[in-house]
Formats: sequence, structure tokens, C-alpha cells
Amino acid sequence: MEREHSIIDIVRIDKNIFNINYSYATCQFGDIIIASSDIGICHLHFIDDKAKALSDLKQKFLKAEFHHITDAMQENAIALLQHQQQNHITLHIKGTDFQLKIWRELLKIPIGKLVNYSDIANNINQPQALRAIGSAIGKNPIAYLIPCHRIIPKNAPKNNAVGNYMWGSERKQAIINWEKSL
DNA sequence: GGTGGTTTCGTGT
DNA sequence: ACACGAAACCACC
Repeated sequence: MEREHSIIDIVRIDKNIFNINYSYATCQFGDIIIASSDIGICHLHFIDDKAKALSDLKQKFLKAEFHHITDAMQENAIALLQHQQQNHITLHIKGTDFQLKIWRELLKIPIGKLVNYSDIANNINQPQALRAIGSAIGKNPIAYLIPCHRIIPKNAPKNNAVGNYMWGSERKQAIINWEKSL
């Protein structure tokens, strides 16, 4: 049997994280905060305000100690989202079984490809779970690397739209355009 | 062609 | 037990 090689894989957080490194950066789509445990990237958000971004992060991992450090895992992830390299990345995140299933499904969508919510529903054999899928995608904790920007409503092309996005449809459109131009 | 009600499922409360 | 969504579908206008 052929082993599946993915650039990105997901490990579920199954106990409290004690140490988290975080840093701020600017990428082609805006400012981000990125954080890592000793296992993998645990948080990546587009941000407007650093202080608020940090307090949101701390709120999510109440028992952890935070260190303002840029580590190799973060650098690796930032390089990957700028498509400057193809090293393997581990994401270390919280989620229900259903959410992890959806997020792993999103990781299969190639760069530049757009799919709709029905496609995802059919892929996981739950064609009626459309709204649940929308919610799960919206709760994705790792911006860009889990490519929620590649999911658009079924009639979006006809409406010349890209649908909703946690960090604004304009940014979603910008990311889609950028990937198309690669 | 557009609009509003209905179906449907996972989650947080 | 109940209400809420990053959806889709259908009937109706």
C-alpha cells in the first residue's frame, strides 16, 4: 500500500500545553500572529492589533506559559505560506472529531483549486451536513495553511463572489487571486 | 431573476 | 432540550 505524504499534517491536542512560543510577522495578505507548542503550530491568525491578538491567544490556552520567541517551526510555517519552501509542517490543534475530519479534508485541496461546500460534504459521505461543515470550516484555527479560503458557495462563480471568510471576503478574494497567479 | 421558507447536522449552552 | 450557522434547495412571485 502506498503511504500518503502530505506537506501538512494535524495532531490533536490531547493534554494541556505548557509552553507556547509566539511571534508576529507580516505576509503578503497582512499581519499575522503565529504560535507553536513543542509538537507543532497551534495558532495562526490574521490580526489588526497585536495586544488583542495576544490576549485572544492566551484566552485559548489558559494553562500555558507564553514566550515571545520566533522558533524554527514558525519560520518554517511562514516560509510555507509564502511558498518559499516545501518542508513538512505539523499542526497541533484542538478540535472535535468532526472538525478534524473537515480540516484534514481541506488539506487535500491543491493550491489554486476552488471547491464548494457540497463537494466537501460528498467527499466525507455526509451530503446533508452542509451547515455543520460551514461551521467547522469557520472554526479553523490555522489561517491559510488549512486552506479555508478555497471553499466557496456553490453559486459563487455565477455571482462573481467568493463567499464568507473569517478574516474578510476581500482578503479571501486576494488570496484566491494570488494563488491563481502562481 | 430574485427572495424567503425549509431542510439538515454538529456544537455550545 | 434548544438555538445557531462561512449552505443548498425549492416554491413562489
